[in-house]
Amino acid sequence: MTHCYEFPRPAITVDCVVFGLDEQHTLKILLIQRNLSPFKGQWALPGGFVRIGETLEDAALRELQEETGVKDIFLEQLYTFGAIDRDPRDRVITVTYYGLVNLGEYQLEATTDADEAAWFPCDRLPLLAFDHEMIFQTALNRLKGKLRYEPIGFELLPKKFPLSQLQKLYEIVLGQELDKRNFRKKILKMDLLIELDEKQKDVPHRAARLYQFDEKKYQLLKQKGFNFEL
Amino acid sequence: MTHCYEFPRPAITVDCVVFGLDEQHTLKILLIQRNLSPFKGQWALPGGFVRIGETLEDAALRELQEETGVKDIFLEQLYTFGAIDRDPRDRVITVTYYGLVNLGEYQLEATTDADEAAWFPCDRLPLLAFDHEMIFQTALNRLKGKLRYEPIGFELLPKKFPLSQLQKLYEIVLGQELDKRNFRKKILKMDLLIELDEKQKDVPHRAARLYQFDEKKYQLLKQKGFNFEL
DNA sequence: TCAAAAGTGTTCCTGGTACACCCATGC
DNA sequence: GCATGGGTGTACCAGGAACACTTTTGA
Repeated sequence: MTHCYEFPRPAITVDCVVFGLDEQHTLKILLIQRNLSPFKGQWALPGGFVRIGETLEDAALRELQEETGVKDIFLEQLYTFGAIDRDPRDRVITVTYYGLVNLGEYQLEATTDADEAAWFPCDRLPLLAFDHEMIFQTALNRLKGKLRYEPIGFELLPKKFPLSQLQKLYEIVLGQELDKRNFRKKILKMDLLIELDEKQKDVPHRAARLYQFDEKKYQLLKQKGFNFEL
Repeated sequence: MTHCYEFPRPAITVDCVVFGLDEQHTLKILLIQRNLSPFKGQWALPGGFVRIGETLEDAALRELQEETGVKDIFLEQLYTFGAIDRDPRDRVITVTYYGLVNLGEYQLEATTDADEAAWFPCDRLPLLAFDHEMIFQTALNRLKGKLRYEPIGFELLPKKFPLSQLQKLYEIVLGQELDKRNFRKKILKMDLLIELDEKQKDVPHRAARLYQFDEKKYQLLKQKGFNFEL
């Protein structure tokens, strides 16, 4: 069965740049290996065609799960790429999303599609299909920008985390070292972290206190004009 | 002639939220009156279908000129809206842009399409077609956000402007009064304004010195990590 | 000479930055 | 007892915020 229109229509896809923090020391993204032409065998961002009855975000979440098994994650629209020749076959416009996951809680499941999925360190990506390198760069810039003035970093950490891990995350993504005392002072002063009565386990040194981000409190403060900024 | 595809495809449109500053005192946006169903007779954002051989931005610029005569303006991608029922006829995904113009330099030309175009104050918009109210709100929020940390405000002013006009612009968009001395100190300290040997003319009081934004210098500083922030 | 906006400095206080040592724990 | 990271306070400095008067010009 075919679907016909009076004017030619571009195809619409979604693509996802999903960031994860590996052992809290390397920023990685999720890629899949294409088993179809074009760019067969090359690595690419997970994504695919938007179905006629689903929203863009639904499409992104569905493709992500189908191709990588990853689900229930923070996902936000990034940018829409519409260069005419970005796909050699056809005019394809892609609406891109970036996502954040706590890598520790995710094992890559066997994918239902035959594509292989894997995490790659952001500073050593393979050659990517289509214009996915550009999409990745856009996502990385967005992540760096947003991290400063929105509390999205917590999405990359487990629910309970020591402050040092949070600091490490900022250092990795922003690419600069931060002073431990100043970092703690600043983040604690915002009063958005819940101090837990728990400590790290199985560490070969003094165990650090664990904290939890207070999402509800943040939402309240945000409505009152509060601005997270680090 | 028809165009057929194996799977159904959404239609792709672009829509533009173009802001202008009227007499330097009211923030307005550009609307057109629809002369076609649906929402016939209602006001809507200028926009239309993306052609198969043009980029998204080209489509936005073209529709803008066709429907309103406005061209050669600052335009930046805003967000892509893809709710399933946002158009009652068909599945339509719209890639939206926001634009900034110096209203003083623009007269609305007779439009080639029959639609009527007009500027409306942002705080007194008519009922808008489709989900255009939501798109407008998104654009306004983006404008407010960007104005603080990127020098886009100059796009809303003539090339040569007195500092008081720049301040007024910030006050209008951000919705709060600013201290004159502090504002001047801050903006002049950045050293991004060229002090001209010209003054206002035809004003019924002391004429203010005119300034000009130094785009080249800003680009240089930006590369070196400088951040515009007001 | 009056009205209307232009233009200009100082003080105070907050918040950022720089910086070094002791503590708890596991091995 | 040693190695590893956890945890803490202070002094200095820069930049933001508050604030009022004189100047210029046209009507």
